[in-house]
Order: sequence, then structure tokens, then C-alpha cells
Amino acid sequence: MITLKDLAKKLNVSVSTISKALHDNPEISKETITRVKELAKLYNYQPNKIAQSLKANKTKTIGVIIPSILNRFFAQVLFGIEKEARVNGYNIITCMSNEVLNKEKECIQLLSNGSVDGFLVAVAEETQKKKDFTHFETAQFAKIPIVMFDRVIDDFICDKVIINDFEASKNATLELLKKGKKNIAFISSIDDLNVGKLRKQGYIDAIKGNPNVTYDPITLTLNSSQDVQSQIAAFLKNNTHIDGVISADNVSGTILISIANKLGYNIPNTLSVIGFADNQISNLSVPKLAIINQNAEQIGENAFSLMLNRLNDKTRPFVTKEVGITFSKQESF
Amino acid sequence: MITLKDLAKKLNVSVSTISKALHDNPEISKETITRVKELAKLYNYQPNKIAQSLKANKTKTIGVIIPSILNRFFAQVLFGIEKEARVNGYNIITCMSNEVLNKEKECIQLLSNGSVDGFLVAVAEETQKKKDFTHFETAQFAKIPIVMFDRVIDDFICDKVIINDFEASKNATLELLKKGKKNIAFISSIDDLNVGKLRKQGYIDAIKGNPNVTYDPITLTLNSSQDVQSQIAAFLKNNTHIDGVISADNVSGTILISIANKLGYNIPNTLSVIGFADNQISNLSVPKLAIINQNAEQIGENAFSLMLNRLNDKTRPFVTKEVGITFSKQESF
DNA sequence: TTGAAAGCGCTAACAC
DNA sequence: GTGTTAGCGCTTTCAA
Repeated sequence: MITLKDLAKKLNVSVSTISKALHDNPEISKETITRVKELAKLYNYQPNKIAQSLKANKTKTIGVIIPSILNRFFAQVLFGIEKEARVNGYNIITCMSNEVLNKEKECIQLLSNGSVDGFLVAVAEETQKKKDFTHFETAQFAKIPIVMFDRVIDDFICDKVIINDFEASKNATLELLKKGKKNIAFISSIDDLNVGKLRKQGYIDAIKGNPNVTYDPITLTLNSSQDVQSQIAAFLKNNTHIDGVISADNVSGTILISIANKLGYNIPNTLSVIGFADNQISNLSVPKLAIINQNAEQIGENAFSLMLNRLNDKTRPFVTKEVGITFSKQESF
Repeated sequence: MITLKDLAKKLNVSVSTISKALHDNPEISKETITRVKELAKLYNYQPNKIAQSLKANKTKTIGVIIPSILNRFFAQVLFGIEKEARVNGYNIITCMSNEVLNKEKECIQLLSNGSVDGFLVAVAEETQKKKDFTHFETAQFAKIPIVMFDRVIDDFICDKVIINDFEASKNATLELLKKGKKNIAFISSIDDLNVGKLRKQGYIDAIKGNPNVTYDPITLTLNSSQDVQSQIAAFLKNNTHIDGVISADNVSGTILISIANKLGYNIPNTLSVIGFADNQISNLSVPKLAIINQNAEQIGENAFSLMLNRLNDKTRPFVTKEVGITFSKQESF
């Protein structure tokens, strides 16, 4: 890499002259500026980012900590973050907690050494369970701002981006009721997560709040260590009266449609299905899965924007931004 | 952040003493070492990564450039890379080219300023088409090593990690033939990619090389700007004699199963389906999609290993590592 | 209009 | 055993 010093030597001027010239500092003569810029272009000079970071005490890099990139939702959020970051001249360092508290602590720890200007985090499952937030507190204490998205901690004060999982789930259930569905079930493989709980609660609320509903909520909690297909098949066989399903995660809805087709259901006539998913996933089944789209990309964009804001004004009050969901009444509804 | 200087002041010793003590330098007395370490622990001292990077002229950070994180295959590769990187004390900066040449150039450009020690890249579609590799050449010229994975450029010399797409596809086709399938088709939405071409060629090779096969290859190229489901449905209706399908990408196999079920096919008896995908995708359909698993995670791990190797020995000859594929004869086969 | 010098935080060769 | 010093590449204040 070519440095300021190198350029200075070649032009027989001082390093500071070069630096100023490249920054169009009015102290420097037009002539010198053009000479310097030409040379810089010739040698394809790029200011050393690390040196700039050290000097400025900021890196223009944000750490993103997500449970897993293999979850399509988080991949989409990351996509949104990365896009927005790029536009604003920021880089993204990605870490995965795999839902493990210690892994998450390690991520924060490893990047809390000047590597990043702030953290965007979707809190790990174990962290939510054990309620251990010391690593976040440490970061915040060290003046490294945190923005939480989707998986947020109510008891921790920071900027947040969420969707209204409760309302989304409740509304979807209400839509099924409005459509005349009499026996609506709820299936989920994310019961342990806050968002999973909220979605289930939304469903229960809709069911219990409806005077025409006489039955108790019908729920299936999927065990991910066992075959999901057989669990769903057994569930449908044991509950033949079900005519509507809300799926809380982004795969079980698709699987349920496949299984139900096999079992002779006529979707959506004898069975309506709605899932928390996105367009690509919707496309995988016949009929296409009706989806509650969490607008993951938007969540990412918003999370980054809040961070940018925060970095520019460390004293502004903390905000919680709610991103709207989109309900697509596709074929399986 | 607390610095060496801060610690030095508190103990009334010099900065270098602190630095040496923290590095267990034998020049320093045991006593001082413990005193320093205790203080460091007390104040939770973390050496400033940026300063270390500037000093050492390396960042322990690798840039990963992929077409998109929304493609599950690349998400898996990234997962493998991140895991391996973490273990070795490296961070990952992720950039997305969105298959666009200029975006890819920009990524390389923006990180070729000391931000990263090397690049792991899956080349964008447009780059492959236009055969413009100047940005890679520039990086290599600047002594920033490049490891290409999956989407590699034959004419560019660097370390590479690939799978044998041709063989994988050919073998899968041969398996179908061996099973007695008489009319095997090939569907793909990635015809423009090198890997897509290789997969198609593998299929064609198997078909044409088999003396029992009398028909020409039957291929469907999916247009992603139109509805994939109807394209596949039309294809099946126009080719009712098809009894086996190879899907070259990671979604069309699942969709085809859904459609075929609807059309009354009895999978796998009247129609066998094999797709380039992974276990999670396989699980979405009934019956489960038989898959050619590209072992994406392994690709990522290997790519990172090659990079680590390269960083430790810039002069070793370039290698191309081939990662094995796994053929899972699941239900739809 | 230009240059010298200090300093960001760290490491390490070299004094003492 | 500890301290001084220089330097990584850059920015910026102050002096000339």
C-alpha cells in the first residue's frame, strides 16, 4: 500500500501538505492540490483505514450479532443492514451466537476493543431465558451503543426495532375467524423465544376473545430434534376437526401444507394456513402459503438507521421503533 | 476504553513496562507482572485492536464477498467461514455484490485499504459474463490474497474451493437411469452461472452417454421474473412422459414436488426428483426431496483454511480444493 | 502557502 | 528490571 509519506517523498513536500491537499484544504494552493491529486490517482492511493480509525477513534464498522445466519429471517435482516450500511459508508462485522449466551458474550467481548462503533443484536434464546445481560451492560458502560432488533430485552434500555408479534398473530387468527373457520390451531417450533410466546398469546387472545369460539386453544409445539413431518402428520390426524392453522415460525407452515395435501385436505377450502414467512417461502408450496411478512429487510434498515442516529447524537432519548407487518392473503388462506 | 497509558499512570511505571508485563516478557519481574495483570483485570483492560492492527500491519479480519446472503447456499458457506474464523481469532466483514460487477468492484475497493487481510469471494454472475477481473488483479497486485469458492474463475490464478458440479449432476442422472427411469428432465434457474452450466452439462453427458437413452435432453430454464409454479406446471403438462427430474438450484425441486403432487403424480413411483439442496429444504416437501448436498459449510471452512494458510505462507503454490458432495437418496428418489 | 510536531494506542529495539 | 524512543499512517494545530 502506498502511503502519504510515499507521495510526500515523490513530490518533495511534507506529509501534511499531501494530507491537506487531498482534503481540499483551502490553505493549499490550487496548483499543489492538482499535482497531489494527480499523483495520488496515478498510484491509486487509498488512505489507510486503520490509521484513520485510530486517529478518529471510530471505525465506521458495526458489529452485528445474530443467533444464526441459517435462519432466513435473520439473513434477510442482515441483508437490510448491510445495504443500509454500505450506503452510509459503514462496514459490517457479523457474529453468530447460535442462541448460546456464552457465545454471545464472546462476540461482544471480542469486538469491544475498538473494532466496532456499535452493536446491532438479536438476543440469543439462552440469554433471554437466563436473563443475563451483563455483557450488554458492559458494552453500554463503555459507551458502545446497542440497538436490539426482533429479539429484544424488555428490561434493558436501549434503541430497539420490533414488530408487533402479538397483534400480527392475533389479526391473522381473527382473519381466519372472519372467514368462517371454526377450529383454528397454532403450531410453533419457537415456543421458547419471546417472539414465539407473543405470537402464541396473540392467537390465544383472538380465540378466547371471540364469543363464537367454544373450544380451548389448540396448539402444537414442535420438537426440532425429532422429525417435524411426522409430528405435524400426527397432530392433524389427532385433530381432524381443524380447519385453520397459524404457523409461528418460517418453515412449519410450508411443511403443514405438504402434509395436509397428502392427507387429503383441500387447501384452503377444508383447511386454511397462514405462516410467519416471506414470499420465497410462500412460493414453495401448492397452494402458496399465505404469509405474515415481517418485512425483515426493513427491520434491518431501521436498526442501522437508529444506530447511525445514535452515533451522531449519543444523548438523544432511546426509542423503540415498530416495523409494520404485511399480511398477504395468498392461496392457502 | 482504558489504555496502556492509563494503567502506566496508575502504577507509576512506563507504558512499555505495562505492555511487556501483559505479554509475560521475562525481562519483567514476576512481581510487577502480577501487579500489572491485576490492575488490568480490575479495569477490564482490552488492548485496542485498531492500534494493534496499525502496528502489525494486519487486521485479523477477512472480507467475504458473496452475491447474496438470501441464497441459502451462501448463507451456509458464510456460516462455515464465520465458525472457522472465530476459532482462529479472525473477524469477518461481509459484503454483497448482488451479482453486479460494479458492486463487487466497490466491495473490493472499499476493503483494499488495510481493512482486511484477504478476500474470500464467490464471483458475481455479471463478472463471470463480462470476464472483467481487474479488481481481483488489483487486489492480488497489492498483495491481498484471494480465495475463490464455488463461483470461481478458471482464468484467474488463486486458491480455490469448488465442488464437482459436473460429476454430481452426472452421477445423480445416472442413478435415476439405474433406477429404471426412462425420461429424465433437467430444470434450472441458474443457467447463466458457471455452476449451472456444469450441472446441465453433467446431466446431458449422462443422458447422451447412455446407450439405452434414445431421446434428446429435456430441459426447462426457469425465468425468475415470472411465476415459477406455472412454468413448472406447464412444463410437466407438456411433457407427461417425464418420470425423473434433476433440479439444478435449491428451490425448484421442492416446488416441482408440490406441483407434481397436485397434478396426480405419485412420487417417487411415477416421478423421481433430485435437487441441489440441503436437509432443511428437503424437509419442506412430501415426500422429502432427494438431495445432492453441496456441503456448503465445509466449503466455507475450507475456504477459510486456505486463506489462513496463504496468510502464513504467501509463497506456497496455489491450490484448488474439491469438496465432496453427498447424495441423499431420500423419499423423492 | 507550506511544514513541523504532536498524538491516536500499541510494540519492540535499544538504552540505562 | 525498567524506561526511552521510534514508528505504524493519518489528521490537525500551530509555527514559519
